[in-house]
Amino acid sequence: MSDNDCRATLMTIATPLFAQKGFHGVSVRELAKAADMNLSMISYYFGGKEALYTAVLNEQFATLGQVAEIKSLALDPLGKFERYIHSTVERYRKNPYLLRFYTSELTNPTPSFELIVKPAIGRVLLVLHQIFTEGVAAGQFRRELDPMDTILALAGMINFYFLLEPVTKELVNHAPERDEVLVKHLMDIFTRGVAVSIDS
Amino acid sequence: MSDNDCRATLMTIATPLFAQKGFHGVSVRELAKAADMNLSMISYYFGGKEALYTAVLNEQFATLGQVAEIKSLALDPLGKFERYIHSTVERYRKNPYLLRFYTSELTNPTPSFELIVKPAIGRVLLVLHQIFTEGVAAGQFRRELDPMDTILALAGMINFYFLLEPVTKELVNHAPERDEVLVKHLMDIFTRGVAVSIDS
DNA sequence: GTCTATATTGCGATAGAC
DNA sequence: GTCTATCGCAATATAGAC
Repeated sequence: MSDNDCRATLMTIATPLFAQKGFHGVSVRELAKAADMNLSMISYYFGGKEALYTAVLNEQFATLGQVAEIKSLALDPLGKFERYIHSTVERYRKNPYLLRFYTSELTNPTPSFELIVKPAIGRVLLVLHQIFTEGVAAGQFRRELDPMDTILALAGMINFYFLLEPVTKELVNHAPERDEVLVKHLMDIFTRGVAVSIDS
Repeated sequence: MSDNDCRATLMTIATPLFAQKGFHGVSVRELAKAADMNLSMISYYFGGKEALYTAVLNEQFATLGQVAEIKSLALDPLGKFERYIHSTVERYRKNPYLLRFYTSELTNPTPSFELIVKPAIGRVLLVLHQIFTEGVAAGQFRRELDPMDTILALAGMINFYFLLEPVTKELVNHAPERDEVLVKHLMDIFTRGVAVSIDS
């Protein structure tokens, strides 16, 4: 197996294990066994368990970079927010373990939190904040709204929906076929919530 | 020290440690040292590390029981939702570690998830669902809204706000003095988002 | 590059003295 | 009830053979 195959295999195998059990919940023995490799390969290819975890986390959070591209799309602010929600759903579908790393690092931070997670989330919030400011300037959103409270509310709606999946599995249909409907519902609530009223 | 003092001390000391580092991130030696006790006291009083964790988790999630009381208050549905948001903020203030156990169990579940966490959250969602249904029947909320999507959006706004605190510490004022304003902002967005329009 | 074997440290739990 | 001492095992990491 080539260098790169081994590294990639280890990361692919490690991703769901770290995501589901947390950094301290997985041992190098378990990782090596799952990847069908000798446990010394983790040190050989990455330098240790923590370095493997950092590599996985970096890969996961790199996908958040797409959010910045929304800023420069040819859409009005509401359209950009819809794109944010839509792309967030899509990202969680393509990347079923991202949210677990996200919340795990927020709740039980490792040294990677300050280096990787916090800056990545910060950049997303910055983009959302800029979109909101744009919408206020365009007279689309109510001026009296607090920008940060508002964009955190938007981000909370969609992220919490996925975070609660282990609890709501039997209560709501989490099939990807319903994603478009979900996006529509959340945008419906958010749009009416923040838009300037017709009679003002 | 009496039986009950020892048990209570251990739980008080264990709560922030388990919350910040996760179950696997804390050792019985660390717990005993922090509580200034011999490590064998954990087994003596609780039967082991896992039983101590379960006791802490039980205590934490018992506070969610208050939500059920909202259902029978003499308030209209919107007033009950405001009470839910308000009491959630208050609960996180009084209980700074609850949200960490909440998300930690959702992300990296222990055996306690099915026994304690999932039922407790399920009961909260049930109450919110009932309040929403009540509001639809009263003609206060739009019929076309999906009840589950809507209440998850509401819960997401407030819970995600606190979950992101480690990232937004420098961006938003997290002082309790601003809590009332935050509740007002979120209710403002939610109310306009779900209420039946004036002209219909 | 991949293996075995092992060094070292830490873990949770408990037996038994007091 | 509280202590010390220790058991048995698992952890990460690495030295060295091939």
